Amino acid sequence: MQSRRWFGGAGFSFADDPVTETLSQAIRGTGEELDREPDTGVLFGSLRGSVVGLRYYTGVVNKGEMVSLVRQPQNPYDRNAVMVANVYGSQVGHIKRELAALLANIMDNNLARVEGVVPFGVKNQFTMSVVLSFWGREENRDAVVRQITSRSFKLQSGPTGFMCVDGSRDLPRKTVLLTAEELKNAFDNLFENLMEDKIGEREAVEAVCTPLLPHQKQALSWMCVCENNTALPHFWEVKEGLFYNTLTHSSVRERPQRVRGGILADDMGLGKTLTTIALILSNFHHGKPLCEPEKSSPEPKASTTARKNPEGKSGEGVQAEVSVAPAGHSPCMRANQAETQVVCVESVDVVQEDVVEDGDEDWVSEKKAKGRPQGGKAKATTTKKAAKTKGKAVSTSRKGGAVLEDLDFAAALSGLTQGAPQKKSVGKSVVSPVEAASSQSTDDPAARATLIICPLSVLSNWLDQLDQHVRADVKLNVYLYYGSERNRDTHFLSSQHVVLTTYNVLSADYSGIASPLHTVSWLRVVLDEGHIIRNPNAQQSKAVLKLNTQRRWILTGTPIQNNLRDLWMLVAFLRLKPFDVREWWNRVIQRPVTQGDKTGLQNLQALVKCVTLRRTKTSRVCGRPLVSLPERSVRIEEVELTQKEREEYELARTEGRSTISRYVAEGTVLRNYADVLAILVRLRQFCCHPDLLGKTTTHTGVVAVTPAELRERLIMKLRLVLGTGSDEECAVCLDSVRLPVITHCAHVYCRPCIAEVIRSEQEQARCPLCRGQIKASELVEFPLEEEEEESNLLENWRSSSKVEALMSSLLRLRSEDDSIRSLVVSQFTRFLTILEIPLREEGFKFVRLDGTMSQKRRAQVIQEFQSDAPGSPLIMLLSLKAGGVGINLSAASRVFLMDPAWNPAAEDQCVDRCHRLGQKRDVVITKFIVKGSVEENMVKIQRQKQDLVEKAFGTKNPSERKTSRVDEILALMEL
DNA sequence: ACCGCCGGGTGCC
DNA sequence: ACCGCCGGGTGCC
Repeated sequence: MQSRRWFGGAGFSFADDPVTETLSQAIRGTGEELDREPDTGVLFGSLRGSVVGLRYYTGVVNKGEMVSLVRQPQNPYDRNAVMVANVYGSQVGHIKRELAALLANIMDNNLARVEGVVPFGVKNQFTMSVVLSFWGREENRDAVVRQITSRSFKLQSGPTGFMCVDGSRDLPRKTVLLTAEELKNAFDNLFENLMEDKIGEREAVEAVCTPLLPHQKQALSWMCVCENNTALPHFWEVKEGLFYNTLTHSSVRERPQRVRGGILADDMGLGKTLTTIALILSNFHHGKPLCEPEKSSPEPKASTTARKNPEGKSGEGVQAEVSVAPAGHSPCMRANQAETQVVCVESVDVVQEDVVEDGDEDWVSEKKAKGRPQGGKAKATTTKKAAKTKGKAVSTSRKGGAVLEDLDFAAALSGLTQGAPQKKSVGKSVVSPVEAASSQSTDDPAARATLIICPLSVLSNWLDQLDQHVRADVKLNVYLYYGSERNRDTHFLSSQHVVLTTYNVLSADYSGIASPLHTVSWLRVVLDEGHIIRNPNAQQSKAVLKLNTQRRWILTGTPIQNNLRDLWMLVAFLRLKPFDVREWWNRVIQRPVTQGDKTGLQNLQALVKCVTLRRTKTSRVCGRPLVSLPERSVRIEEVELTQKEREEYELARTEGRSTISRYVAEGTVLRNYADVLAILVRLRQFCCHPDLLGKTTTHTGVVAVTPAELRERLIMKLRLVLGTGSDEECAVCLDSVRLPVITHCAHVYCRPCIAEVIRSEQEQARCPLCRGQIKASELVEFPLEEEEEESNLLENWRSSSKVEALMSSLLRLRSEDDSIRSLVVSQFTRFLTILEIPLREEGFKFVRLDGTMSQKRRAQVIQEFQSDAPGSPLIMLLSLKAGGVGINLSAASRVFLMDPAWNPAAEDQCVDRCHRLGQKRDVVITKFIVKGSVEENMVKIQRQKQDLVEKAFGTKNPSERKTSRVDEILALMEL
C-alpha cells in the first residue's frame, strides 16, 4: 500500500516539508490566470460530486469547509486526476474518476475556476461529498455548461447552499452587506487603532545608544513578542487534538507555522528604523541581545566614514567596521555559546505566554489519549504544571558549567519521545494562544544575520542611522551588499550581523544562476518601505518571497493605498497561513470583502490586526501624544499677475475653454483627455512663469496629418502630461506612471502595463480609457533629446510675479534669521531651473533635488543640505515628487509650495519631509496661489476632495476615475 | 465500505 | 457449471 502512495503521506505540515512545498506550489500555480481577477468571475453554477480515497490521506475537512482542487496531469493512474486539498494544503483525496475527467477538461482549458466546498463534516472515512462551483468569464459559460451536461452531470444554478466558509449550517449563509461608505470607512480604519492595550514597553539593550521614546519601546516590545512568542494567533484553537482555524473553520493535524514578524506600519518619522535597529540588537536567539558593548576596551568610534558612504570610491560592497575579535570570542556571539552565562532564558514577553514545550505536549497527550474530552480544565492544569516543571528544569540543568537553553532542552525532550506518535494533541488550554516549540526547534540555530532590503534612496539613511544609534564600542558587522564588487560569498554573508541591500540588487541576484542572498539562511529579513513589493508579478516581489529566513518584517508607512490586493503580497511575504496561498486569500478575504460582505471584512480585520502595529503622528498613548512635533502652519500667499501676464494668461484660458467646451459639446472629453489635461497644465505653468511652456506652444487639438507630425504631437502631449512632474496615474496599474508611453489615441500608460494589455488581447487590444484600437507598434515614448533650448531659457531670462513673490519672501526671511532653511517646491522642474537665476543673483547658497538626479547625487545633496557646517546651503529646490517618501529634510523649517498639486496628499508628504521627528522649529508652509486663476480653483477642489467620501477601494475603475477627474477639470475651467 | 466489485469456490435439498 | 449463488478479499487517482 505504501508503494502506491506516489504523492503525499502522513499529515504533512507547511513550509518545512518539501512535499508540502511542492503541493502548495501546485496550489499556487493553479488558476493563476483567473486569479488575476478573482472578484470579477461569474458563478456559472454548481454540482455535487464525490471525493474518494480519503483513507490514504491525512487532510481533514470540516463541515462546510472549502477545499481546493488541483490538477495532477502527471498522475500515473489517470492523467485527468484532480486532487483535493484542504485549506492547509494537506491532501484530502481525489475527485472520482468520471467527474475528474470533466473537471480536467474545464480546468485545463481554463474555461472556469472550480472551487469546492464540503457539505458534510469530518466523519467521512472513505468518500465524501463535495459541492463544486464553477466561476469564470461570461463568454465561457456556454462551453462549461455544454461540457457538464454532455457528460451527464447536472449543473445547478446558484451555490446550492454550501458556499459558506462558516459551514456550521447547510443553509446558505446570510451575508450582511455593507454600504460602500461603511466599507470605505472600515477599510480606511483597517490599519488604525491596532494598538494592543496589553502591549508593554521594552528598553533596548545598552548597545543602542539613542534612548527610545515610549512609543518606540512599545514597538520594540511588540516586535520582540512577535518574534519570540511561538504562540499561534488567536484565531487558532486546539480542538479535539487538531489545530482549528476560526477564520476558515478548518483544522490541521500539524501545527501551522506561526508568523514570526509582522508589519510595522507606523507613520514615517516615528522611528521605524531606530526601532528596527534596536530589535536587531536586542532580540537575537531566544530573546537575548545580539551584541553588548565591549566594556573592557571601549574603542573610539572609528572607521565610520567607510560605512557611511555607499558611493565612496571603492564605495560599494564595503565591509563596514570589520570585527577584530575572532568570532567565537566576540561578545556578539555569546548568545550562541553554551558556556556563556545565560542572562535571561526567556524574555519577559515569552514567560507571559504560558509556554508548553513540545515534549510536554506529547506527555500530556499520551496521558489523556484514551480518556477523551471532559475535564478540559484538568488537562489545562496538567499543561500548566508541565510548563512549570520544564521551566525549572531549564534553570537548573547546568551540566559542567553548561546551561541547556530552553530550546535545546525542548529538542532533547522531543528527542526522547521520538518513538511516540507525532500526533499533536494538546488539551484545550486555558490561554488561547497555543504554544509549541516545535516550530522553533526546526530553526537553523546558526542563522544570525539580518538582511535589510530597502530602496536605494534610503540606503544611506540606514547606514547613517546604524552609525548614529549603535554604540561606537559595539562591534556590529554591517555589510553593504551593493555594487558590482559586492562579496557574494555566502559564508561571509551569513557571518554578518546585518546585511544591507536594495530591492534592485536582490532581484538582479535572483534572476541569476545562484543567488547568494537566497542561499543564506537568514535570521531575519526586513523589508523597508515594504509596500514596494505590493505587486506580486514584479520580479523583486518574487525574489523577496523566496528568501530563506526565520523572521520577517515589513516596514511601511503606507501598508495599503487603495487596493485590497496590495495587502496580499504582504500577507504572502509574512507567510500568514493559509492566506499566503492566493486561492484562500481570494475566497476567504478578497472576494467577500469586495462584495461587501461584513464577515469577510471582519476576517480581514482580524488578520491584519494580528500582524500589524500602526501608529500615526497623531496617535496617543495613555492620553499623551506619541511624539510632540513642533507646530506647523500653512499660509496662502496670493499673487497678483502683472498686466502683461494677465493678458497672456487670459488669452490661453479663453482658447483652452473654447477647446474644452467643444469637446464637451461633442461628448469627446474622455477621448481627448490628454489634450484637456495639456490645456490645464499650460495654464498652471502660466501662473508660475510664462517661459515654462518651452517649445510646447504649438496648438494641440489640431488633427495631425503626417505620421511624423502625429508623433511630434504625441511626444509633446506626453511631455505636457508628465514631463512637468504632475502626478498622472496609469489607468492600468493605477499607480504613478513609470516608463511612460502614449497611445495614438493620446492616453498615457506605463509601457509594461499597456504592453501587457496588448499582449493579452492581441489584435483586439483596445485602449482601456477610450476603447480605441491600440497596437504595440504605435506606442510613442519620450525621445532622448532635450536640453538644447535650456540655455535659451536662461539667456533670455525674465522674472514673473510668482518669482518675485518668492524672492521677496526669501530675502525677508534671510534678513530676519539667516539660520532658517527653506524648501522651495514645484511640480515643474523647469520652474526650478528658472528660479536658480535670481537665487544666484541674490547670493543664496542652494542645492537642488529632482527626479532626474542619480541616487548618488541625491544622497550628496541631502547630506549637504542637512549638514550644519558653516556655509551649507539655506535653500533646497525640490521637485514635488522627487525621491519618494522617507527622505529626511528636517534641516528646513520653511516650505514654499510654488504651485498647487492635484493631490493634496502629495503636498502633505512633501511637507512631512521636514515636519518630522528631529524638527526643532515650528514649520511654516507658504502656498503661492495666483489670484483669479486655475490655481485658486484647484485649492477649492483640494478642499472638497478631503471631505469627499470616495467609493470603496479597487472597485472604482480607471475610466470612472478619469470621469471624476474630468469633472474636476471642467470645474477648474469654470465650465 | 452496514457498500459494490472482483474472482475463486462451489453446485438438489 | 458457457450459469447463479455464496462469502472472503478488497477498495482513489
